[in-house]
Amino acid sequence: MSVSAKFEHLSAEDKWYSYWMDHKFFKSTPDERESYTIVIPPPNVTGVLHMGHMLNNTLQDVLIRRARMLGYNACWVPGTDHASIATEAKVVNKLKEEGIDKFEIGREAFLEHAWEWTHKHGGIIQKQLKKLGCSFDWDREAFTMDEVRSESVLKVFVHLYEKGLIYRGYRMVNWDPQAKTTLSDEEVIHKELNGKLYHLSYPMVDGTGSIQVATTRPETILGDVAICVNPEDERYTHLIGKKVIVPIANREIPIIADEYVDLEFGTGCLKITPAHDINDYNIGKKHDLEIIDVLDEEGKLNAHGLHYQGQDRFVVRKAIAKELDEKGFLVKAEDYKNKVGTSERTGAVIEPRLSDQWFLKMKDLAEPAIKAVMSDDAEIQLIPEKFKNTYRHWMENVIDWNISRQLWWGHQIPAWYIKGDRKNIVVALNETEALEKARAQFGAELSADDLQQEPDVLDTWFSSWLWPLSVFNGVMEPENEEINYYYPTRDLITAPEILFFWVARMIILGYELRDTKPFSNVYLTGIVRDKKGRKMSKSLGNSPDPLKLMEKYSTDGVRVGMLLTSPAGNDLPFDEELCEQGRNFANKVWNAQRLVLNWELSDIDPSDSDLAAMRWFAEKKRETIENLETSFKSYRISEALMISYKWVWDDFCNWYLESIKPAYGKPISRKVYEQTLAFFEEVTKVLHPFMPFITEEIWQNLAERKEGESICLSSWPSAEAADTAVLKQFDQMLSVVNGVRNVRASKNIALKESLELHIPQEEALAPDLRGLAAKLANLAAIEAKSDDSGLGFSFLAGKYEFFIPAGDQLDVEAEKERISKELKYLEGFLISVEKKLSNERFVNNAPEAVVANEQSKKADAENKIKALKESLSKL
RNA sequence: GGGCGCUUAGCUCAGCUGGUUCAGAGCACCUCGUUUACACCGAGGGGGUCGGGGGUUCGAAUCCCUCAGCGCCCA
Repeated sequence: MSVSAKFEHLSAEDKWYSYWMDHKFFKSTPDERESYTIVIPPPNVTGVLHMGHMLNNTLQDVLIRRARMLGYNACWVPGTDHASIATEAKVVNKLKEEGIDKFEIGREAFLEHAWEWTHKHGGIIQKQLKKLGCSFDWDREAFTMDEVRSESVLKVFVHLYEKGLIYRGYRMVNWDPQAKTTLSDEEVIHKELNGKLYHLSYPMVDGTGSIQVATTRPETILGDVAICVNPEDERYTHLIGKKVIVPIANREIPIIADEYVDLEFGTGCLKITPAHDINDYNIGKKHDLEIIDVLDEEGKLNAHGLHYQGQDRFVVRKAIAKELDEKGFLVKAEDYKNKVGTSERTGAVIEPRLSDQWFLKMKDLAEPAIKAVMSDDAEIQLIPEKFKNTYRHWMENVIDWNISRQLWWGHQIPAWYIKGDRKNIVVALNETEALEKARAQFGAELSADDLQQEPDVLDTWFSSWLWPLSVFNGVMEPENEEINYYYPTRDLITAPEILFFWVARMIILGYELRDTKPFSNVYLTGIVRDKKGRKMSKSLGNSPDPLKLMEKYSTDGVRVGMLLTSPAGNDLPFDEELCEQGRNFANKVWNAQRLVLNWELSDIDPSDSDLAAMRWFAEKKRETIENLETSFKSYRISEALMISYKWVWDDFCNWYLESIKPAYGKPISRKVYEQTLAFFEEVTKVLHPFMPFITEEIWQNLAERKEGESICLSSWPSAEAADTAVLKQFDQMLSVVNGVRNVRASKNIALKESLELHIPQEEALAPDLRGLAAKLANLAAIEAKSDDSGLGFSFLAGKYEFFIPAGDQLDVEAEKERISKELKYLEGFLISVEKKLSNERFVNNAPEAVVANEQSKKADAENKIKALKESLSKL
């Protein structure tokens, strides 16, 4: 069979992905086999594939493909989420460019635009995931805003509301003035920014001077309602209870005392602005102070801002500082670094803001989820384990979850206000049910017109947290066949950044709704970074285009590249060289195939060398499969890849194929050929989860395959114990070969020139491996001769001294020097071993095996020294 | 400020409960090699006193203390 010289990856990738799709190899339906389920962390529906997705989905594909080969009913569910804030922001921007204002066109029309956007930009990432070779069951694709998922979200909301876990609250929340919505604490990124600390002077009402206050936000003085000092602060105790005048606002406010105030910070006097700071809010509540909110939802000053009304907070900050300075209230302004919360999505500086929001009580819900991960017999494993601490810390200090967002794109909260009164609420799955409930509760005369639905939507994570349940319709129909079969899922592969956003909450909801974990293992990937250690991001423009990478290096090459250096939880400093390495590996495997498939066959019997090589490789395969088993079991995927890589490149290509390779122009024994094809097939299977395309292509080439057959459906090589004696003997042979090659390299003896080898005793090199050694090292003869008297080179392999007669070619002086050097090292080594053995405490305290080992080390060293001395004396 | 973690070859990382295989792997590097599957290759080689210091022990990359540097999470 002739195979093209290069693997044409572009055409092969299209060809095989279509073949897999046409035959629905990845489709899963419940049957008698054990299920192995993975649900995708749903990417943004309008998003495009980035390097993080590449890593994440490659890992999932490796696990699911292997599971499929291991005989599980493997099911990998694809899907996307609606990414409320991100998508809405994009649609708002697009409309703005067209001169359309969101609020002018209204909710309904806006949602039409949003859906249009979703349909236009959706579907891209799915195509890209196909390019990556992902073996999803595409018939199961789900979207957080499709019918089943939407209904499920509302049902969960109603369920939790009826349990009394959801409540409305007037609270201080993180307000994004740009997106005009609240954010959860997790969506706020704290950044250190350069600002100024303004020292302001507030005159005393009674004219007895003034008091100094330090603030980073002078524009909020218009919302000041008190000055607070520490009751222990002797500088100010005499002022407590007196009043001061707020500059510019000219309002009188009291001086109060509270131990919250830090004596060391600033002047020790804190201005209290309850509407704009969470701590101030708490102090205000405690001291029953008024609340003056000076900002509007866009971060501009409102009527309380007096002549600054309508201006942006940052503009006002500068302007008011100037005014304060001019009027003599500004004492000084010093440079100051402080941490400021910014929006993960829009980057805007977050404004603490009091508003009506919906909250979910988390404390009790978290309990089973803590146990599931932290207890000794934990049901859920985090990989790597180091994330357990982080998880526990968050879960034990969990605060109520603000689940409402002042947006339109998402699931509108299924709560209705009666006659516009925000105190009278019904919560129901739909308006009809809501009306029924309203009539029962608030009077039969009510009509649909009296009901007004809460305009806010739910946080996107409120739909993602039921993802493992909702993709199998397990919320609406908790006893359906699929949810019972596929749930709990097996592995979840995701980024540590969303451990709380998503992972913890899925665990919480799993126990709440089904009293069952949503998954058994959580594999937390690293973050893909550039060479400089920066996270790859669109804004930095430091991310390569994944599709271009796949085009250049082949999908298989890139997949291997991604996995080569990404142990769980460790960041991946991405370098294109990794993809190059992946591509080189693919090329190596491809060429091995060309070598094998181009051999001429003959019915001759296998040689002894062939038999020895075949015997060895069979055992090597067993050993490798066993090692892979261990690595996969502990989710050390990079390690599994490296084991496979070395097995294929070193053991299969460099040793096995070179061992059985017929001399140029000679045919190969049919029996050896057939065995080699069988080995090659195992090679393709082991590599298949990592490199699905090239392995399919080669697997199809290795034998006549019928339509509908695929390596995807083949079974993973079974794990059997390897015969270690065979492996050991072969290793000894390899080190002899290496020894000879070393002598050749250092003495400049060409490979073409055949050599003689003398072995010290029979067991130094197994007789049935001598033919192979001769082939691999180009030896004319191998003889057992212990008392060699001629001149030659010697080398150590294992614990034996081997000898290559060289006659007059030998550079006696150089050889003397080499041997002396080695002798010196060994004598030093022997002394250290003897020292150990003469140490009574060592002999008495160390385990017997350790002592015995030292003794055998001693004997070996003595033997070697003896052999070297003999060689030396001959020179 | 509170919590967690990391520091092993030029780079990225393995090294589980201290003792055969304990100083390793891949890449990079150096030397040699091309009519003979693959130069996206083959053969060979060099390279680290395991961040610094101290301690426990017969014995420490491994356990303890301490210092330094880095990272993450939370406030």
